[in-house]
Amino acid sequence: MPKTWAEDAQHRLREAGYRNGPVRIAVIELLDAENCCVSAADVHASLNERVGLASVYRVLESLHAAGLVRRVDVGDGIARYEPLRESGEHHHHLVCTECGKVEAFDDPALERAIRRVEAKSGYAVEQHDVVLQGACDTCR
Amino acid sequence: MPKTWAEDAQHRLREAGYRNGPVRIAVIELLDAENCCVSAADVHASLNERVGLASVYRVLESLHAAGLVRRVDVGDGIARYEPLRESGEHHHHLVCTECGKVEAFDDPALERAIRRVEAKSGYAVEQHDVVLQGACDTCR
DNA sequence: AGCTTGACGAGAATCGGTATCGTCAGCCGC
DNA sequence: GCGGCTGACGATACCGATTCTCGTCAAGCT
Repeated sequence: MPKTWAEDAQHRLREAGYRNGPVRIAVIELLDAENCCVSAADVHASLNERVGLASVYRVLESLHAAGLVRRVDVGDGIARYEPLRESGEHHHHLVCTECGKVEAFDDPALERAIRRVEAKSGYAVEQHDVVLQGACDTCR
Repeated sequence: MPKTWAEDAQHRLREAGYRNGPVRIAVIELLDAENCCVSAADVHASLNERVGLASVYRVLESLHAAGLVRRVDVGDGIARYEPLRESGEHHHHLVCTECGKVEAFDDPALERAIRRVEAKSGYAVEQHDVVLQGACDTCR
């Protein structure tokens, strides 16, 4: 791949009329380095809290509006974001009910089953999420 | 079935050391009459706001702790609850991104696929949720 | 009847997230 | 290069959902 997701994201946001300020670039780099979901608070902490929390939310919101990130909610009331890469592959999440850890998994058969449900639903489905909750192997 | 879910819930909560006060009974009856998910605010409104909102949350929390209800979060920041009936059947949710409507669906093939993923996960999975988001047929 | 303990309601507190506002800097045309 | 427009930024106020605290009350054991 010629371009990283970070470069692509900066480019597409610029085309959408946004300017790339230091906070935006930093957030994008951070997301690109992460493979699974991160919360706004995570980003804020990773940036050493030297940036305004509102700016972090703004950047994540603009990325979401541009379709560059996926918003994931695993049920704990905290929104998390993860980059939507060109490849189109995506994953779902296992949440430990004991320690709160979030892990990723993917499964082609599950995707096919969901695809079929989507087709039958009558909805123009844009996104689907599967969340499994339970005790992880270290917690039980 | 000899017992309704409401009777069973009251019985099991009593066994768990809770007492059945008027609010608890009212909330349980309300949930039993509902087939899909309701939020704490819905319950509060349905009870004519004559009860404390905190009491509604307390009852829902105790029902959840006893494994009598399922907590559903479709990503809008509002927790919803629905009764977990003996039969074991359950459904998942379609959320309209335009009007916020929540519908239920179920699909045996999807359940089987999830069951397989759970078995492979290494987690003691207690609950799984599938949420599809998109525009419903009336909104597009 | 007395005591313990949970249930209840009211309101304060918390927490994630959003909106507002004043300021600053990049980039445009001149 | 100089305004001026516009978006970026940080601080802070705000909002809505949920949880906590506390005083009071009543159920049910003894």
